[in-house]
Order: sequence, then C-alpha cells, then structure tokens
Amino acid sequence: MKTVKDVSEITGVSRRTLRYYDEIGLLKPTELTDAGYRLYDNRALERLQEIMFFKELEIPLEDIKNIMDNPSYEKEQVLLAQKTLLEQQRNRLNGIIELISDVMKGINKMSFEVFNEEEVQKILDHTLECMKKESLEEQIQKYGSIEKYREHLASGFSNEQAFADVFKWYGGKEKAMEAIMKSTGNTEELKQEQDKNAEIYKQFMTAKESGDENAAKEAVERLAENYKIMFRLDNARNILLDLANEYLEFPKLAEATDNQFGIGCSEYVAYAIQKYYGV
Amino acid sequence: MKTVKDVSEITGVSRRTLRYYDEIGLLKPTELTDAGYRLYDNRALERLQEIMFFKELEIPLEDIKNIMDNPSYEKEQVLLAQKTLLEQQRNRLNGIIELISDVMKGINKMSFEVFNEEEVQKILDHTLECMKKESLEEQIQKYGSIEKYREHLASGFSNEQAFADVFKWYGGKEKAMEAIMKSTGNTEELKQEQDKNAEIYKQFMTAKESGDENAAKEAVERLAENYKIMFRLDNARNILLDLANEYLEFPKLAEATDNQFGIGCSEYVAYAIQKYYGV
DNA sequence: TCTACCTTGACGCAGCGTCAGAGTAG
DNA sequence: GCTACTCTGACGCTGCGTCAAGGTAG
Repeated sequence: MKTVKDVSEITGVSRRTLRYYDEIGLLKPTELTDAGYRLYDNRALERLQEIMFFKELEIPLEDIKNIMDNPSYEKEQVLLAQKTLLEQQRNRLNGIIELISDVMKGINKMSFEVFNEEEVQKILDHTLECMKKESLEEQIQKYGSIEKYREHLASGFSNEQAFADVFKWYGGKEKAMEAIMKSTGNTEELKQEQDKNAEIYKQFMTAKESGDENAAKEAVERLAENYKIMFRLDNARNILLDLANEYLEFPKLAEATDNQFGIGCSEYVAYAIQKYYGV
Repeated sequence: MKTVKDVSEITGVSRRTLRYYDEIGLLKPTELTDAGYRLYDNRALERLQEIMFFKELEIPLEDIKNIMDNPSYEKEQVLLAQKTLLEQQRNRLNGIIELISDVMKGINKMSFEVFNEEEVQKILDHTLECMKKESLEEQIQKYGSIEKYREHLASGFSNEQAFADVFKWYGGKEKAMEAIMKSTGNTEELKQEQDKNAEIYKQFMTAKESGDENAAKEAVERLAENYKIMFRLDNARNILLDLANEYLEFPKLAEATDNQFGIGCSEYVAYAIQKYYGV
C-alpha cells in the first residue's frame, strides 16, 4: 500500500491531482486508514497509468472516467473522435500561424483606424474616375443619376458591418485604402483572376465527386493565393472564412455559385475552407 | 452612440463579453447614461475590432491590453513570441495525433495491466536462455552467481518507475511482454540498429554545427523510426521524450553520449526532441 | 516531543455563458 | 402600461496550484 507521497513520486502526478481525482471519482484510493489517509495498491497505480495515458491525448477527465468505468464505451471511437478534434485544432493553429507571419511582413503599415468621411470621398472619386465610361453609364441608368449611384456606393462604406469586415481582412485602414485604390480600375486585370477562380471551383467539384480530401485542401490553398492577389491581401484566411459563412448562411449567393459550377458546390467549398482552417 | 446591443450586433461580440471587457478595463464604454447604460462611439468600435484581431491570434486579454495601451510595447515582439508559442502547440498536437494513430492500429491488443510475478519469471527465464554463454558467464562473474544476476534483473522489473515507463512506452502489458520476448536474444540484429543510431547522432552533430533546424527535425524523425524498430514500439514519442529528460537530468548518461559523439551532443539531441514534439 | 507526513477547505486562474432580480427607454 | 431593452451580482466551467489551519505516524 502506498501513501499519496509514494504514488506521487512514482508516477510524477502531484498530490493535489490525486486528491482531485478522488474528489471527482476518477481514482478512488484503495483504502482509507482510520485517520482518513489515502492508501493505494498496485491496481490503483495501474489505473492511474491508464488515466495518464488518456490525459496525454488531451481527453477530458470526464470522458476518461466514462471510458474506463464503462467497458462498453468504445475506446476506439473515443480515440478517433479525439484525433479528429486535435487535427482540427492543429489546422486552426496553422491558419493562425500563417496569419501572424503575413501580418508581420507588413507590420510597419499597421494602423487600426477606420475610414473617415474625407477618405471615403477620395475612394469614391477614384473609383468613379477609374470606371470605364460604358459601365459607368450603365450604373447611372440603373440608379437614375450619378449622384444616386455615388450615394449607393457610399452607403456600402458606411455600413458598420462592412467596416468591421474590411478591417478584419486587411488588418488596418492604411492597407485597405491602398488596396482599394490599386484595385478600383484595372477591371481587365481582374478578369484573369476571375478565370482562375472558376478553374479552382472546378477543381473543387472534381474533388467533391472523387471524395479526394487532399485535392480539396490544395484547392483551398490555391483559392487563398488567388484571393490574396485579387484583393491585395496579405492573408486570405479571414476573407475565406467569411466567404464560407456567407455561402452557408445566404442561400442566394450559394445558389448563384451552384448554378455556375454544379449543385452543392458552394456548400462543399464552404466546408472545405472551414476544415482547412480548422473552424 | 451605440448601445451594447448595437455593438454586439455589428461586431458579433456578445453582451457579456462587452461587460467583461469593461470590467477588466480592456474596453471602457465611451460614455455612461444617467441610468448607467453603456454607450460606445466609433472609436470604441475601432478599438474593439483591434481587440478581436489580437484575440484571433490567441493572445491573452491581459497582453492585448498592454499592447494597445502601451505604444512602447512592441507589437512585433509580441506577435513573434505568440507565433513561436503557437508553433510549439502545433508540434505537440502533431505528436499526439501520431500517437493516437499508432495506438489505434493496435487497439485490439490494448490491455492495461502490469506484469505479475509469474510473468516476470517467464521473461527472466527467456532472457537467460537466450543469452550467449560468454556474456552470461561474464555476468555471473560480475554478480557472483547466476541467482544474484537473476535477482538483479528482477529488481529492474520490480522498480515501480520502470513499470510506469514500460507502460507508457508500450501502452499496455501484452505488447510490452511480446516486445521483450522478441527482443531478448537477437543481440546480433540489435547491432545493426545501434549502428544506425550512431549514424543518426552524427547527423545531429552536423545539424548542430550548421544550425540547420530542418536537419535536426529529420534526425528526430529517423531516431523515432529506429527506436520503433529497436524496441518493437508502436510509437516512439514517449520513449524519446523520456530519453530527452534523462539527458537533461542525469549528467552521467549525457557525459557518456558526449564522449562518443562530441560535447554538447546529448543536450542538443534532447532539445531537438522536445522541440519536435512541442514540449 | 519533533518532524515529516497527512487531512479538508477555500481561493484563484481565463474568459466568458447563463441565469436572476430589478431598473429604464420609448 | 407594455415591451424590449439595460443594469449588477453571482455561480459554473476545467484542472488543478497554492496557501492555511489543524490532525497523525513513528
């Protein structure tokens, strides 16, 4: 029979932990002395070893208790579930690590303010200037007048949620400004990336049909690269995660995509993105 | 000015969270009404966005507060530290994921008991039988008699800590028994793996001198493979981590290794292992 | 009697979720 | 006066670390 100190020294588990495991009924001492001292035999030690093993796998104590007290509780199933969970966590960490790396590359440009009135006007001026005449006239027809159209654009910029998103994607005002100024105009250039996007979506559908998870993973990586180029982003994680949410929450957007690339496409892409980033 | 509900809806941050951030002084409302209602302006929203950004990077709220309230607190430094931390966590997860995979392959053999007296005798018999005559006689000379030597071996098996370790490495009695029975005998075969081990240690030293972290990582992987073969293990994570601990805690073992492969070798190997598994 | 053990109880940690009970804006 | 908001407690969660005050084994 071993006292708490013995057990603690043999196994490296702290006395407090032994007390706690007794409290929650995970590891009861074999026997109690008259004075209430906890005594453990070898069987208890073995049980403790098994507990430590499962604990290393980051399995919650409550689950460990179930696994061990309930033989019918299939260990294999628990292990598989835990593995999946940990893989997800790892993917999430990978996404965050990449995000940090990308942010650090442009750290000196970080500035966390949002556009003011003047800046919005500047962006609008630039946008309208850069628009080709035909498409501008089209919009004017649609909105009645250039002022109305300008108002419409401005409303997009005063939408609080949009601000929040822009902030999230670009990590700051300066960068967003810069990116917008650069991108409002070169519709020609954008065409290329849009074509590439379509190609990537086809890759998603191929992956979907063959059930090739690795191909889906690669497609997400390519999509991220393309988004970085298209939107002048340092990192595409946030914008892709938002895209996934939109696909899942707004049927209209999902429908449009599905019409173009096949039914279930948007949903598949959304889940692939979420899986890749571990959310 | 926005109420808590407004802010919550715009940013997706819960009301309770806003209250908590007020409590800990991370985000104070811009103003309080006479009735004590919290009101936030756009600047507060911007600050909240920045908070959310850092929170996504898993940076503790206390650190976020420091970063934001103290401009001298170098963001770059914090980000780098956080990145390192997350990489470490990821490595740990990778190690555990691999451990689970390997355990699941042999899940049907899992049985969490430790050797009993009879089994120990069986192992000892087998060991002595398999020993070559010369080396056996050598040991008899050393210990005085075969009984003394047998006792010495048995003492190794009744060492509680040794039990705990064996359990940890093999994940169960059955597997450990099997492995021991198989391995006590073929000293010839073992020689090969020992040579390979020496080669791997040389690779560690090369990596050490050139500062090539990737080479060190590969060496750890090779070492793990070799240990799996040498000790008939399903997974080498635990035994390597124990090895690293021993190198760092017992100078005698470290010295022996250093004498063979160069000064600082054991320490380097130990840290490489720990880094690889993220501990 | 001294010392090295042992006991229980209770607070603290991080970051909120989730009630409850009571006041307030429109 | 109704409803939808707001407020401030206060407990709960996980897995222990870390005192504190007091009993016990040898």
